[in-house]
Amino acid sequence: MARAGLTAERVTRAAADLADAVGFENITVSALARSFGVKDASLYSHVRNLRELRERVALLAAEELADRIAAAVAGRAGKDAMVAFANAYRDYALAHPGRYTATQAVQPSPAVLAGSTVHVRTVELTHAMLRAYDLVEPDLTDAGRLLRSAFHGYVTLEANGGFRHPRDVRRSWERSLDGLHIALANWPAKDPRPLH
Amino acid sequence: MARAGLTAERVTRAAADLADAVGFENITVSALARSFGVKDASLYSHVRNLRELRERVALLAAEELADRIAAAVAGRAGKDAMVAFANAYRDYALAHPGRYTATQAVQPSPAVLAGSTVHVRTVELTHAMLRAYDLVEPDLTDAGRLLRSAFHGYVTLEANGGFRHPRDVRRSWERSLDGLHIALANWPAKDPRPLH
DNA sequence: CTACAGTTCCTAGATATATTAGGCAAACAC
DNA sequence: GTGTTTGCCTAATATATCTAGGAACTGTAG
Repeated sequence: MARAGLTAERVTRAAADLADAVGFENITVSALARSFGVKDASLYSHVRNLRELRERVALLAAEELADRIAAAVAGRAGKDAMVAFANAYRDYALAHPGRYTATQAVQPSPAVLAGSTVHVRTVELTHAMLRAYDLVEPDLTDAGRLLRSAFHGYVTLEANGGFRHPRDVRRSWERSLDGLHIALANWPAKDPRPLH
Repeated sequence: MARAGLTAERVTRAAADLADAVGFENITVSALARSFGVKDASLYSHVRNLRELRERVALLAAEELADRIAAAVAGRAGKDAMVAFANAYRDYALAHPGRYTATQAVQPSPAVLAGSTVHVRTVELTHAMLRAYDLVEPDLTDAGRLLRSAFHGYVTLEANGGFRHPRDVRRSWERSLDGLHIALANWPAKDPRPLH
């Protein structure tokens, strides 16, 4: 019988596509094997187990997402950069729900973390996006965490049908970005006085 | 043989505890049956299937969370209410990771949605918290979505080890809430002029 | 107290999944 | 062409969900 020509790469990519189609938590070795027309056991020559497969998908997705963001923020600064970052993030998450879920659902093993630069890259991109807001540590980290939280939370809730109000979700998103910009541009001093 | 005294209630509560212990996605009918000392099949007299079990856990958790939030915001207004809401939210999510995940991972069936008031309650609580900021629709919905996103995103990332920088996570949280307050207190007009 | 009715829990079994061990044969190296 | 590597196979085990049908427990009415 002719060989299917599997490699760890192709298996990972197929798993990512499957995740986008049926949801990250529903990818199975069996379904993947079926899609290649091979037996389940055959995949174990290329991938240690399901856990590693998911980790690979997560890493692939994280790279792709970072690439999109890097392309989006290049040559932009201030609110422009922030909005570009945010939209690249959201567009990717909505276009690739399974891949995006992978980036969040899998916490990379220390080995993987050490062997890849994606996470460092992502932090650098975040800081680059924030540069024009003139924040210094620890405000930079705090603001970065707020932004990541807001982006992640928004796309997650949106993708899971968490926004049931008829208000257009895209407009809410734009307004939320306006709100975040306000927060960044007026980032509170360390000893905040009540504002009202 | 003496009966175990199962009910849908007790099974659901046990499933919620199990979820907090091992993670929502790792709850199984088998493990649950073991914890009661009964056979797997016995649980199917009380719960239709795994899907329904998860839905029940999600509903239980949503109620609990709404209760905590309601207690926290009672008698508070403005930033005070917002911070109390946020902290109740985060405390619950961190103390009950499995239950919290359930509230997000399960999108309730229309039947469940109709039979419960939790979701309406949650929206009402959110609007009540925002009352002092003097927002009108659609800004109210937009701001509410931003807050929910930020809260959800933050606790999810925190619980999944997404914040690896040494900066104290709790302080970042407090500063993020300060930032959100700034955004709410200065919610952008419909036709925002650039601020820099 | 007894018989009936409903419910709880059981045994047995079908199906799906992850994963390992060991084998045959295709692809490649020389 | 021979030999080695490697890709995919069969076979088997363990665990999961879920259904069908039976037995035993519990409460209720005579």
